[in-house]
Amino acid sequence: MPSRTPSAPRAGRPRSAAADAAILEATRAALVELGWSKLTLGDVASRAGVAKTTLYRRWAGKNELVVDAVAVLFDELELPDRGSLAADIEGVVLQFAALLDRPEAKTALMAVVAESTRDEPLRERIRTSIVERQKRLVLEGRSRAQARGELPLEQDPAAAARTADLIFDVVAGAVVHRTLVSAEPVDEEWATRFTRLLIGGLAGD
Amino acid sequence: MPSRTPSAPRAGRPRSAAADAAILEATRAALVELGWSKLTLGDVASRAGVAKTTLYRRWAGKNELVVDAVAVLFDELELPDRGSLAADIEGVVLQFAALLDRPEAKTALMAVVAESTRDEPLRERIRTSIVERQKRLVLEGRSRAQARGELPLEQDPAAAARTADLIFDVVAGAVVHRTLVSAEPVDEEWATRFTRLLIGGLAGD
DNA sequence: CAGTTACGCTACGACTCGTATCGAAATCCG
DNA sequence: CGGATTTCGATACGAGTCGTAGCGTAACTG
Repeated sequence: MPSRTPSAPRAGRPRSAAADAAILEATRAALVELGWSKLTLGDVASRAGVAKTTLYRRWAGKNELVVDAVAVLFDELELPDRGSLAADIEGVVLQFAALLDRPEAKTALMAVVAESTRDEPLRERIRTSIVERQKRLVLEGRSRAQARGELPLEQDPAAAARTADLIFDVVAGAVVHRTLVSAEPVDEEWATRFTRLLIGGLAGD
Repeated sequence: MPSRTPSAPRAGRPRSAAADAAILEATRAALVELGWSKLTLGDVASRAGVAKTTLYRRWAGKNELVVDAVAVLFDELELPDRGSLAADIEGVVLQFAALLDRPEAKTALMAVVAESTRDEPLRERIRTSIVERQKRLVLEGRSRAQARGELPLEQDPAAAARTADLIFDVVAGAVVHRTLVSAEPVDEEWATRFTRLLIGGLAGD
């Protein structure tokens, strides 16, 4: 979102919410067609039917714009209760994989992560608007599994948080790596094998 | 490497190998200072003491150049025998993490992966010159563990290959995600926790 | 109404891109 | 040695993008 909080009603002409939506939509479309490196802000502006100046008034640059344009896609993820820990993991893996199949998502996500390695504020923006919000899925899945008796209750809340972070990195990292680096499909068969590995480990089974 | 195979000794002045080395070194240095998006080929050329024309004669563009500049870094990875499967995994995780701590490695790797989502030849170049070469670590670790009796011998070679790919995606993906997305350190404590999860699974322990 | 802010539009200098051209340097072959 | 061949450094070029500035108009507040 643009930086200004809309909670302070100030004088003057308000910013057009429709322009915001059109710009973010145009950004996603341009990402699909052009990819990251060839995406220009001038092109986005003309696609959105908006002056280039308007774009620069609201976003500092390409990075910030793309983060906002893609962040909303990740809010679609859900974790319906499928009755078992394994089924829940498979479900979220397949959902995440479907999201990463969308060209605008995979292109934008990797590009902004790459830029964030040299840009601390950008990394923080990514963390708060994308990554941190999805850890809810891990927490929800674990609490369900504990309620079913599939996982033990953890006493130390700090240790529990570290474990949740670990699992999040393993699940998200594996799916991203499989999709973008290995460039192999995350289908049901892979999800099943991954889930079995995650639950039972190398030694298990 | 530049596309021409040096095995065909042809007439004329040969390409300077020193220029190659200087360009790749300059590329890594520029990546550290400028990051991906602000890296320009003209800047690389002047750092390397080389004409911009020379650069374009050998590489098609920024993507290909950066892949070559970074690929060599990944060949440093080794897998010394630490006596147990768990110790071997911890060792390779920490080595990979140390590699990703180098700014030129993390910046370049993510950037070229992002570009490769819209560029099939580039993805293939990444696969052959970086990814596929490192799967040797997984294969070696598994064969050692099997020799120690820590892992069962697999009969079906196709299934064994799929398992190796899965483990590779899980290990590499988790380390990359932890380092670049979560932006948390991969230290010994995390490596230990990850290894225990990988071997024993969620249910284990 | 006056005051304030966002808007579309145009224009600008600075920079980068990738290519073309040129004469000089380095190597192979006869 | 001398001619052919290829790369080299240097320079210049049109095209495209960047981010900003200026201007008159539109929308909203009090």
